[in-house]
Amino acid sequence: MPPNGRLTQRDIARLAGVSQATVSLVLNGAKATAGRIPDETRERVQKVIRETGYVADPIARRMAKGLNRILGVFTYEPAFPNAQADFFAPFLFGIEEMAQQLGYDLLLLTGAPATRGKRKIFDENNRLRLADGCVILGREFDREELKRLVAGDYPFVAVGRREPIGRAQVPYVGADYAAATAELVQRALAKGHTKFAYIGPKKGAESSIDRWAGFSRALGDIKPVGHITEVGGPAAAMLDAIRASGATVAFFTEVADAVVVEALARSQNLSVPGDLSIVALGAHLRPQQSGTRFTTFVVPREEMARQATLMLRERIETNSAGTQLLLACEPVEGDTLGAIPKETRRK
Amino acid sequence: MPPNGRLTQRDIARLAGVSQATVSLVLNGAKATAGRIPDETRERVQKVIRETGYVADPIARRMAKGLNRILGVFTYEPAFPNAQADFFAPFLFGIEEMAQQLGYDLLLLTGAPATRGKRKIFDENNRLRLADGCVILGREFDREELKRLVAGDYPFVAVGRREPIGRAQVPYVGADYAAATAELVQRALAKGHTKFAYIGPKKGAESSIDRWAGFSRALGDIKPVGHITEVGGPAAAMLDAIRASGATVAFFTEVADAVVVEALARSQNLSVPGDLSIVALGAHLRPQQSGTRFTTFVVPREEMARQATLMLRERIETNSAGTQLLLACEPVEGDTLGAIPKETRRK
DNA sequence: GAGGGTTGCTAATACGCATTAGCGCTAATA
DNA sequence: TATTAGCGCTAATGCGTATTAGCAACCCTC
Repeated sequence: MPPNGRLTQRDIARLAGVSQATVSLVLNGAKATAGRIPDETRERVQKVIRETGYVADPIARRMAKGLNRILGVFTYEPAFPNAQADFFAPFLFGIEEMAQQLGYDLLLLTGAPATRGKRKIFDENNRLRLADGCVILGREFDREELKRLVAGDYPFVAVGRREPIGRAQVPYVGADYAAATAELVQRALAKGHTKFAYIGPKKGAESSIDRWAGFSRALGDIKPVGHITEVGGPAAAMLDAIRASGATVAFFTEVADAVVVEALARSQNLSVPGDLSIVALGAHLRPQQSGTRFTTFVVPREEMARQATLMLRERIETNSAGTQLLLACEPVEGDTLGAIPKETRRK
Repeated sequence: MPPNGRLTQRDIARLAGVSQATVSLVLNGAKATAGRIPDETRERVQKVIRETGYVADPIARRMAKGLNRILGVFTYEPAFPNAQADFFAPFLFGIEEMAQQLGYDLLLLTGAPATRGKRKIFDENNRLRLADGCVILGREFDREELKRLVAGDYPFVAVGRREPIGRAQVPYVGADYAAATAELVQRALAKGHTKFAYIGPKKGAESSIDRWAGFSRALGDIKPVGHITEVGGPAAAMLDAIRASGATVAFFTEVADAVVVEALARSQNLSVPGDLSIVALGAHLRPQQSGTRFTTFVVPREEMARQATLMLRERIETNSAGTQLLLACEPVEGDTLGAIPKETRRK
């Protein structure tokens, strides 16, 4: 027994007057094939189990059988800090829901001490193996770790598209940022816009790459008039740059940026979308956080998480390799994409 | 070997020409006391480990050591849905942070499907015991379940003060609502208020009891002029009742109520705190959610969670009983508690 | 060159569970 | 009555590691 007097099957066996093996057999359902236990004995054992509240030690279980019906959740960033809460919560919710449905428990792999800010999957005692498999969350993945994961045989599924490692595909469930972004660009084009600004990186995380890809693909020959690659900068600088570029519509990869720029614009008596249209590429924050209903698209976070959990189950139980799945993002009409301003039209 | 041919210490031992025990000894640092391994052998073993990329199986490791290093987190209400997110997130964050620091993983026991509304700790297969111990969250606890928990020897710690069960104390880390509430009453008294309204229950959860206790204790002989025990009602009804009572200051146990009443008051051209002072007993929502900075106190949720986790660790590792800990709540000056209105003063 | 100490390693065991071979028993069959 | 067949259960084993007792060899010391 671990420090305290945790019950073991031996204890249950003694109390029920049977052997440890019998307890195990009773616990693991009716294997009609092997040693059959008559209902009377079975009931006697179960009574003791009920009275004592005994539960098999998951560690020992996994040790013996190799599986313990526990799914791990690894997050590169802490899962619950306020700043990230809005980001991770829907994923956790989706995972929790599906895990429950599938009869798995959830283990949050927090144990790994963060080295230099980022968490490591492979710490000296890789705790990953505590769970039968693992869902991995995070805006940006460590390529080296991903490489080791893909090379190994531990079942995992990433949430968010991931580039292949060499010729090896990474199992993931992602959101189709490219298509969703392209769709919003189409709508802007349809409203007559030709001067586009883009506020967000072209490179880096896959989600950044995809948004930019969708953006530039949909623009075709049109070149954006302005591009700010740094996000999270001061609102004034962003707004000035956008105005200076002559853009009539600004695409923000970060909703937070869109929020502050929109607020600043209004405070300067600029109308949105009268004088400037704003498009946010993916809704992160809750609608009520900002009074404005941005033109954007909804990232189906919960559904991504559910599908990822499902795929993980598949990998675990059938020892399959997993696939690559992109879910569509629903466009949101919003109030911030309008016709191009009159003075621009007059030109 | 877990599913396939993972390396074991035996493999390493064979490759290095030593015994499994030696490999284990090398891995677990230099215990000068026990069998000392000369540098030459040590190096030989470590070379093989480096070359093969061997990592000790954490399962077997925990198995041998007898500790799972898993902490359970049980929430009476679902943790992730948006409605509760603001309430639980700080707790979860605090727990996660401390768990990481202590080297524990987190098992989320959020999954148990609610039977008849409330979650049960002791469902038929109580998964609680999967973890070495458990932190319990929730506004209101089931007394029966608490009784069983206290009677048993399973290590747990509640977040939030809990009344003793009979003569048995419940281990908890709570917030000192009574003192914080009393402090705010003192401040109102200091500003000349004598007509108090209280919007919130006097009974029920410990947190309700404590707030009311602090409120009435600080008032001394003064009797509140108005008391609404139901929370979450329509704003108009609450505001009307408060005005009708002649109260100059209203204490709300629910910030949400304070928010809607304050908004309604302003829309009726009532000044807050010019015509009516408002005090919220505990900040739940994020500051930016409402434009108004309420006079209130901050419930140190994260710190409560951290301390609870710490106490739980203590209980688990030293087999101790746990204690009762109340943390102070920092008062927030805010803008909604002012001098009493002129017409009242004139009377 | 025998007694005692140290060094360097290993055999054995425990951890809690799942699983399998097989034992003792009764009832049916030859 | 001897033989078989099935039932109800248990002893034994393995999973991969940590840990401890202890063995063999070597070095001193007198």
